[in-house]
Amino acid sequence: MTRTAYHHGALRSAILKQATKLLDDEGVDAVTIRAVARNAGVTHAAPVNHFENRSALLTSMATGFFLQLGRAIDARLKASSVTRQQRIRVFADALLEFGLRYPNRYRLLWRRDVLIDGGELNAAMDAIYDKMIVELSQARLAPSKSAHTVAVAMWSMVHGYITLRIDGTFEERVDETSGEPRFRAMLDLILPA
Amino acid sequence: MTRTAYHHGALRSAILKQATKLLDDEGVDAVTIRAVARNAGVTHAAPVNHFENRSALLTSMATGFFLQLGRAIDARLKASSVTRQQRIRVFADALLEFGLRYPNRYRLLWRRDVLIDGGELNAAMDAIYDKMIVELSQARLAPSKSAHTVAVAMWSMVHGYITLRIDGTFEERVDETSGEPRFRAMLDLILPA
DNA sequence: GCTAAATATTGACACTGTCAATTTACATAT
DNA sequence: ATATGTAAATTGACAGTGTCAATATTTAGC
Repeated sequence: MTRTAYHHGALRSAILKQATKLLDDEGVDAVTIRAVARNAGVTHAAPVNHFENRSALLTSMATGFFLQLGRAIDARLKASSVTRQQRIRVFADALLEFGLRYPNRYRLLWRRDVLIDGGELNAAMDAIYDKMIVELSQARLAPSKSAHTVAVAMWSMVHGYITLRIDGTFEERVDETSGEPRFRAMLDLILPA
Repeated sequence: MTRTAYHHGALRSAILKQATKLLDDEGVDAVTIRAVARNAGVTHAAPVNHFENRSALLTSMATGFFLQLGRAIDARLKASSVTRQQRIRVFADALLEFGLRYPNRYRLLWRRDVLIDGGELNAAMDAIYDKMIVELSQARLAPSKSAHTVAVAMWSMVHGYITLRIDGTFEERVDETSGEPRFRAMLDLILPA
């Protein structure tokens, strides 16, 4: 590559990197094609060769985050120290940790108005949900509780709690101390001890 | 008012009306100052006299929706047919009904990135939450359950479920039949029967 | 009726996404 | 190696946006 490279060489990954930085720092609105191009050192229309449009870029990012989340969950599940009862809670913990560490990434995951549902995105998310169902079906739930009801309840509760947490809603009410005892108590309401 | 009125006369309410229509029909992104102005029959910069900027307009809308939601809950609570156990569930039902009927309004309520937290917005939301706490503290919860934990859990679960529902996430998994039996079963997990 | 305030218009600026036309670099086949 | 086709980046344009300043018009208070 010459000093003044016409071809960037690795523009696609550079775009994703700069886009992620903008997302983390300033939110999804700051992830504009032109800003990303500027920060990657190319002109404003260069990204079109790698991402058809802004939605495609954001969708690619979101899909990657779901995959990343899935890998984080797998890693936690593989740890030998995880007890039988903790396996379900691994999903809740991993989602909460991800949401608190990367709030703008987490928000993007659910911004379906700017994302394109081309199958990949849903598949990446479903992979996580399906894994949760497996764990849940192997847990000893009370006879009155169906696994699907608990699954939807748990996913809803975790998702709702994370959004409230990272949006600062009910700041004085949700629990911001380390260890998140309130979060654990909430899970205990619907999961077997 | 003359036929070619220079002054609109009731532009503020006309703006809110057109903005709400755009929100319902096409989502929050469609609520642009200029589109609202066009639909209200004024020029593009006229709205500035009534709303400082776009965020102020959206915040005013969101605040109104929270107040509207609060009134709907009050109306339901006043109905004599509501039993003691149902009083808590009124909040969940009212939120779900509002979210399903006006999905884009519901989404706007939580788009803190485009809303201005000037106190009014939070106050309108807190009014609802505080009412829920009152009902919850009067319910006979199991001794192991704190009212605050159940409150945050219920709010999180309801909020999470509604967003999943209106976003079409897990379409085949959540319950779209009338009466929402899954939703009721989820609530039964954390609320006294 | 006069003046001040409120309200609406006009025009401008810097952004944005997206497209078409063009230029440059690379890869592959002969 | 050299020609050629393809991929990648540039340039320029267009319509749309929020927001501001300057201007024009209407209304309201005295």
